[in-house]
Amino acid sequence: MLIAGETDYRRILKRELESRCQQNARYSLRAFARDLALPASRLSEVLNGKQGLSRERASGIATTLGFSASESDVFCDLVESQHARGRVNRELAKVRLEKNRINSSFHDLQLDAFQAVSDWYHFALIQLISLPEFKNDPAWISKALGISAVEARDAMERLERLKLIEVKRGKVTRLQEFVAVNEQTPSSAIRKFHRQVLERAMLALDNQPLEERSFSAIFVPIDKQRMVEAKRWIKNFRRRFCRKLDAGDANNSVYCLSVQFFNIKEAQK
DNA sequence: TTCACTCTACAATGAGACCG
DNA sequence: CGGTCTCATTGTAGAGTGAA
Repeated sequence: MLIAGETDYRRILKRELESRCQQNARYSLRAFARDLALPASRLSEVLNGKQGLSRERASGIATTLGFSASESDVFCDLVESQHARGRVNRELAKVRLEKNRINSSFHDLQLDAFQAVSDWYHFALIQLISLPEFKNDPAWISKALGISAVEARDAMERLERLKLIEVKRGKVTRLQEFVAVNEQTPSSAIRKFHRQVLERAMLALDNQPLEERSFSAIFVPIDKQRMVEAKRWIKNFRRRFCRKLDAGDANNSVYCLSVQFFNIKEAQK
């Protein structure tokens, strides 16, 4: 959970609750309260802005939610700036937040990079831009990628901030290839990205005509030691595949090649 | 005095069992 | 299959407590 740039601790909690509800349809405010060791009535009041939290309670919540030390500090200061007993403590918390905000432009960029890597459509958008028919219009992008216009606009702004694209007088140019995935990329972002790609693949399986898609799977017994070799072959294949298809100026669609090669015996562990 | 906190109670809702 | 009942769960309101 990244809280950089967030100015309201309630939004952080609401976002976490929403995310848990999305992952589990049976998850509720009461379940969230149980996990945070908070009475449900209390959490209801807090989320609706009727009551606040103590710093001690905020710190406990930050620990439960797995915040890093610095995230926990920001979260507690956000709480304290609103609910600390005494004006002095509230003001001190505000000062700490302001100091943190000045140092946080770097963190904002990290948040951008995290979002760009973990949401599949940023990669697709980069490729979409190279099509002659591309229009720098959230509604057009929304229709082309099947995302909301707000997501489309945010993604364009994010790619611009990350200097992956340049927008001049409404004309968009790609500045560099997307190389955001490296050893610094959080594994949670990568997992989220792959999960989303697999979800898109399932949609394509159900909705796209056979002549417009190609799905295949094969099972093969292997010596685990040769996994490094296998990864190298897949990488080479992907590169050659893309080089061949990307050539020419007649491109009119963006396709996704997603390759999964995994241990079927241990997949459920 | 204020406000974080606990406890209890309430109405709304949904799932499941039962019956005709 | 439809109606009714029971029970669990939900979110929220309100009263009261205690610490700062």
